Amino acid sequence: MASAQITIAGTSAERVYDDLRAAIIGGEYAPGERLRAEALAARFGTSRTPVREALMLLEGDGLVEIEPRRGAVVRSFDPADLVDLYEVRALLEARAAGLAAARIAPADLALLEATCERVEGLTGNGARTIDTLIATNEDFHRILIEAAGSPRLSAALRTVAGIPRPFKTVFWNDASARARSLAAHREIIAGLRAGSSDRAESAMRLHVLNARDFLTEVMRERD
Amino acid sequence: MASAQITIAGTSAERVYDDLRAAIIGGEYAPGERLRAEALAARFGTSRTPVREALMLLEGDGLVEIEPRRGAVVRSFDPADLVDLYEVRALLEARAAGLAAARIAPADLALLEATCERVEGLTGNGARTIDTLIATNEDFHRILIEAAGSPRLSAALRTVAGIPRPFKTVFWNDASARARSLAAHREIIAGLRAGSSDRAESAMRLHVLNARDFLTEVMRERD
DNA sequence: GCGGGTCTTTTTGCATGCAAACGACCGGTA
DNA sequence: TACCGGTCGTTTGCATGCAAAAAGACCCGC
Repeated sequence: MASAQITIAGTSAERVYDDLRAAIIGGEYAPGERLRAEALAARFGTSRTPVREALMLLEGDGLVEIEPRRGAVVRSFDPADLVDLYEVRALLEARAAGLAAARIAPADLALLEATCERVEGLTGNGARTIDTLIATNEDFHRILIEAAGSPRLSAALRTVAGIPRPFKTVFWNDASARARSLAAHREIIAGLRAGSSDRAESAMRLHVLNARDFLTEVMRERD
Repeated sequence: MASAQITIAGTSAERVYDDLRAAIIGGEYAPGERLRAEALAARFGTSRTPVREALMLLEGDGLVEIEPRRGAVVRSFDPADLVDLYEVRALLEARAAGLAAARIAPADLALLEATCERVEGLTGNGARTIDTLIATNEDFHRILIEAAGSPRLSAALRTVAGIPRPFKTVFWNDASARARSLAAHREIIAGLRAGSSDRAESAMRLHVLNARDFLTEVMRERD
């Protein structure tokens, strides 16, 4: 069964890493915004040293860009990069689903089903609902990735894990996107339960590529 | 055309990162060996701060393990982990080859061919020859990955990039493995030149999975 | 009003001091 | 002998000082 979390927040740098990562993904810092070490240190009640370390880790996650002697900025996601990101994610998560189909524990399968039921219970459009939808969706993907049992795949996925919240918000605000996402999750679960790697893999690939297309479409309309 | 190197070694931490990475991959530090910050700082003529940063980056690359308050050790590669690593690499590099087939520049194609010719010219079994073989092989894969034109794919591959030198040495000491590797590279190049994504992708997957099987076999014999 | 150059301010990157945690060692006890 | 608790040296992790570089403010000439 997949464990809930790996890090027990041992060092201060890890805590800053987790919190800052959440803040960036949560949209608290806008893409392109400068991240000054001193200000972050004050915010997190620590000094610049752990902040620097957290920023370097976030650079590895593709959430922050660091230029020597010029500091760190929140990474901007242009359409081409988002497409690139989602295609790599499709590749890796599809594999994860395929691996998981062969070995997932019943307990994890139940957890995945629980996420679907939680999503079904959410019908509103309030900020609180969107928050829960985003969190539950992340639960689904995290549980599945861990169920794949491939540490290297998990590590590779960390490089394409996070995109800023505004992108997710438009997605989860769209009723049809929401419905299709739920259906896709159910399809993936069906593949997993049947032990069919092909089916789980294909369903996941389709699911992620649909998200890619949705975002592409949204960004095209914005121009 | 793919550029030779990304980093211009701006900060001290990056220099330590590059050099220490090379030292670990080069087998200078044995798996399981402890990496004390002070000693490394002395070696690289700097202080512990940039060393710490480099170690955290190397942890992201899967070359080093850091336990809070207990320090860093060179990561050990057990058979299961090597298989995991190579399978993720197969997935990612196969995709890279497929992407490259559709867009590689003639200049890069020429560079790839040049690596094959260099390998063909090497017939001995001396340490110097092995060094060149390893370096040339890495050139081939690096050029191809950059030719794929997917920054996110490159980033993901960094998490499965390095394995310690001893593993590579046994591979390149084996004449038949060497010959098959060269043939595989030529096959991949043929796919690229034909603009056939399928062919390049399949050839690359086969190539990487063959390496996986070779190493698996070697390790099985050792027990 | 605008561009170029200089000076000030801010911010980064590195070195180092220091407290706390870890582990090795050692003596005592069952 | 095997095991347990205390002590000490070592090493980590964080805070901070400082030099150097970048960003920004300012002024001047045009």
